[in-house]
Amino acid sequence: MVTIFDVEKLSGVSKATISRFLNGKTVRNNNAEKIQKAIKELNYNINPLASGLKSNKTNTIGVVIPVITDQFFPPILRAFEKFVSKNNYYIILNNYNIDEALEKEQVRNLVNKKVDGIILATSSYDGEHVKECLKNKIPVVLLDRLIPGIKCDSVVTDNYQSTFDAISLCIRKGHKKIAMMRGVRSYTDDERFKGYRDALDFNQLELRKEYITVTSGSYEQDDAKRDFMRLLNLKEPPTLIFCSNIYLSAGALKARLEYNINIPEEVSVIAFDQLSKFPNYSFVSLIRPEFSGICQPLDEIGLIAGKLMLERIKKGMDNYEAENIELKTIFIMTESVAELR
Amino acid sequence: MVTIFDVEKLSGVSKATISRFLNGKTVRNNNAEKIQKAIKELNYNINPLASGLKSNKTNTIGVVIPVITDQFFPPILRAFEKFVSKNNYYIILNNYNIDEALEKEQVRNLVNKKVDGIILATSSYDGEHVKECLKNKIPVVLLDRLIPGIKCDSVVTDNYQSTFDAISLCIRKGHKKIAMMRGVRSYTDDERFKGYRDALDFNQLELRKEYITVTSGSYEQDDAKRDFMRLLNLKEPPTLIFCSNIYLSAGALKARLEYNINIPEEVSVIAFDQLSKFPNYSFVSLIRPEFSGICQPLDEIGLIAGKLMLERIKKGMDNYEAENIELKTIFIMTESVAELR
DNA sequence: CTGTTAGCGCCTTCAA
DNA sequence: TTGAAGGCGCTAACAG
Repeated sequence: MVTIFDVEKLSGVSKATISRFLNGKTVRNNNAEKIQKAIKELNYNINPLASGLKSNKTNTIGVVIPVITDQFFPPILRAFEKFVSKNNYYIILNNYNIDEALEKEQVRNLVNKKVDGIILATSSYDGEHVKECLKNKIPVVLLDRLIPGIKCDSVVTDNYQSTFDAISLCIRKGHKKIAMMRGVRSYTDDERFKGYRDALDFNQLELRKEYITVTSGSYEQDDAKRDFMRLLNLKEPPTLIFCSNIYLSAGALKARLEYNINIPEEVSVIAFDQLSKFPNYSFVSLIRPEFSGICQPLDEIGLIAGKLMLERIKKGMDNYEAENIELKTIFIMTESVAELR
Repeated sequence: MVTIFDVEKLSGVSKATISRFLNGKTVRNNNAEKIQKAIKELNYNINPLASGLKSNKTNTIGVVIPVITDQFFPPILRAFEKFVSKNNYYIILNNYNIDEALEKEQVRNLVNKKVDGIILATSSYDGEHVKECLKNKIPVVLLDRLIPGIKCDSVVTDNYQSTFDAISLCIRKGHKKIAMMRGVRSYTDDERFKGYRDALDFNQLELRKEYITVTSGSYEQDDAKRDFMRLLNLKEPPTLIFCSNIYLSAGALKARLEYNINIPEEVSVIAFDQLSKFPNYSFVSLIRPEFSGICQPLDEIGLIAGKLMLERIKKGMDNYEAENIELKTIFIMTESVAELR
């Protein structure tokens, strides 16, 4: 292996000066030339292990997410990686497969691994692991989901307002009996529920218990399909169903397929996460009907998370004041919502 | 930061012995106890930077893939990560967005970063970067695509035989006019073409130039849609179209949707990469018709790649003999292929 | 702006 | 089996 010592010998410039040069500090011109020449000749590269040992920096960011095999995180990840790699950072990827204990273990391991920061899409309501990081001066950026009571940098979308607006729009189209299919308990699901509840309330509509389903414990299409059908089979079925996440949308689509439900003739549907806009879901745009729904700006989430992280690393963790960024969504209206007047 | 020196002080055992203990060597029983106690009390963790500096190992594997936002790599990645992380390895993820120059740069950067190995799904026909790694004794496992003339560990599926068999099956169903939609030039596309060509040849069917389209330069649905329609509009159109990859399948589906093509009444379709089996594509199983097609065992690819990599790291790179693993696919027949007799 | 020097935390001889 | 000592490659303080 070729080390800085070899460069020293070949260039005749001292290690210290070489190190300065490598780290972008000013060096006498002819020294810079000598160094560059030697580096090229030897094909020298800085040893990140050695420099990291001194500086306690690894130029590495840990990314901890629930699942990589969905439609949501890959685009975010791509944008994030693109940005940080341009700035000479690497990402260590960890999937915890929606296993809270594993999530915490992975975060702790990354700390031990000396990453310079952690991007976390948590499934936990208990932020002990996050607190630990912050105490150890390791920046964390929460992605997509906040943790109540934890002050930490974050990038999320405006789940509450998006839902409030979407539901309100449907109400203006004449819908009064609006159901919500909720998913596994999570920060995002909670926020969306609040938006739904408050939109009804604001428009003086009653929130009916039987109009709320909770498809929990799994992300199975079939559970969601069943819940969808249960809503339709109520004595007084809803005229519109709001699917709180894409797994529920899939269930609704499956129900439609199996039971030949006409949308929007028999029931209107809107969804959080409108599918056709997912870059890796070019296929999904081929599904009919396309649900009206809320689009999250995935690329932007990834990019902003990257910027926030690198800024935080640069600024350091003293005088920490959490920065919470909330991005806007857009609503796409398709033929899946009937006009009721 | 708590170091091995602190453990030494607290336990009264020397650093050397502690280090041995940490690395699984035998240590006198009561020393082991003292060490363990001190470690727990101090919450000590080995500093991977320092130990790496000595051992030149980082317990890190670089993963270089074309795109993370498709349906193919995420499941592979998940299986890979699951296996290697259980063995205390981390993965550094790199997307090169189908940019060959970037691919090479990423591989080189990972080498400089001192990863212990690299998993590479290449888009290149020129394996200089791979050769460099091997020369530097850094193991590489090629994923999904081989590079002609490069002897390197690999995990691929049997593109040639799978295609040969699938086409043969269709021929047995009475199809004689069989078209192939090819994609961007790649190892996999080449292999699939050979399988197609040889299946025709073996069954004494003529390979017709006008039955082969190449949708290249991009992965656009609309290009593929156009090519699909071009085939249908031939004077003597094919009775069956083989889509060589999923982007082409998407184009075919789009054509069907826009032009109201009846499948298989007007034309039969089969595809490489049958969609419904992609774990992140639960949605896609909702698309009708489902194309008959070839399923690659994605989880297995990831797992085997992980095993191969860790074995190689363990064995070291002396007496290197490349191990090439070829996994079997399965063919799923749906209603998208008509019986012609 | 430069070179000398002393570690960063760990592992690994070596002699005991 | 153990402890003392040196060094992995780099950076940062210091004196010039």
